[in-house]
Amino acid sequence: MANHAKMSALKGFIETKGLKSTAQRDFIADTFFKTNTHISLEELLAKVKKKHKNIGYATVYRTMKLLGESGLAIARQFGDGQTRYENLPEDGHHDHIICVKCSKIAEFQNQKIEQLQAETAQRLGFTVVNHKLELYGYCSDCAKPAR
Amino acid sequence: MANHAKMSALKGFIETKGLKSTAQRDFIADTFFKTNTHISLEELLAKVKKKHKNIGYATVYRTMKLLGESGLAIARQFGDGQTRYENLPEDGHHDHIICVKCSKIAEFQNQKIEQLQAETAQRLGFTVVNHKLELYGYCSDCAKPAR
DNA sequence: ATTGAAAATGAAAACCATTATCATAATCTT
DNA sequence: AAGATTATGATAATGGTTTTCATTTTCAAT
Repeated sequence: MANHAKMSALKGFIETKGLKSTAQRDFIADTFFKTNTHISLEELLAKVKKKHKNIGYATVYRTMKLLGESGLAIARQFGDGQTRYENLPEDGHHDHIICVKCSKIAEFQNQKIEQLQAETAQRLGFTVVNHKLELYGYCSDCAKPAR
Repeated sequence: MANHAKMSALKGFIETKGLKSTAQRDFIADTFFKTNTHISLEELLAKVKKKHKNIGYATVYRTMKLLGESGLAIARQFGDGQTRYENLPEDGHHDHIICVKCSKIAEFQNQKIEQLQAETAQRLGFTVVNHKLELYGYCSDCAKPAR
C-alpha cells in the first residue's frame, strides 16, 4: 500500500471512530510511513522534532498507538524494553530472524508458513488478523559456539 | 524434563557460574517449575508469598532472570507490558495464539512449521536456537467484527 | 461565519514493571 | 570456625509509557 493510500486509510479510521483530524497526527503518521525500519518511539520522536520542535512526545505515543489499532503500523517488542513500530510491508508480510550475539536483524518471507499458520488457527477456532514470528539464532558472522 | 531434573540442572548452572545456592532460589524455582501457564512475575510472587511471606519480589525477579539465562524458563512478552515466564514444555516446543479481544491464549504445535523455519533460517546463514511464533486473532467466542 | 460540544495537544506528573542500591545475612571454600 | 563472596530484602531509582489537566483545535449544526 502506498503512503498516500495509508493516509487515506488513516483518515477513514479516524472518521469511523469519531475522532478528529489534526496536523500533528498527519505529520507524525506521514513521518512514520516514510520509515522502513523497526523504529522506536524515541527515534520517531527525534525525526518529528526536527521539523516540528513543538510536538510533544505524548502525541507521538498517542498517534502510534492509534496507527497500531488501525492496523497501519505493527507494534513489536524484541525484548529490549521498548516498543518498536514497523510499517506494513509493500510486498507482503515478512518475519524476523535475530542474531542472539550481534543482534543483527534479517527479514524473510515464507508463504508456506503463513498458510500453515492460518490452517492451524482455523483448527483452533481462531481467525488470524496478525502474527509475529521471530527466530533467534547465530548469524553467519557469529558462528554457533561450542557450548 | 522432570522437575527434579530441572532442579539439578539449576544447581549445575549455579555452580558453573560460581553462584551460591539458597533456600529462596530453590523455593522460587520449585514453585515455578510446578506451574504450567505463562505466569507473570506478579502471579508467581503471589504463589511464593503464600508459603514464604518474607521473600521479597526483587528475589523473585532475580531468580526468574537466572532461570531465563539458564534456559530452564522462557521469557515471553505478549504486549501487555509485563514479562511472563513459561516452563520448558514436556512434549516439545509449542507456540501461541492470542485473542486480540479477550486476550485468551491458546497453544499449538506444528512440526511442519518448525521444519520450514529451520530451512528458511539456514538459507539466510543462521542457526536457529530458539523462536517465538505468536498468532493474533479473534477466538471463537469473540467473533470477528464486520470491518 | 459563529458557536458550542467533543476531541487533541503539550507539559508535567503519575504509573508501573523492572533494576539498582546498600546494609545485613547466608553460603561456601579452606 | 573464619574470611571472602554472593544473596537477600527493603527501598529507592530508572525508564518507557500513560494520565492528567488546562488550553487549543476541530467539526457539525446553526
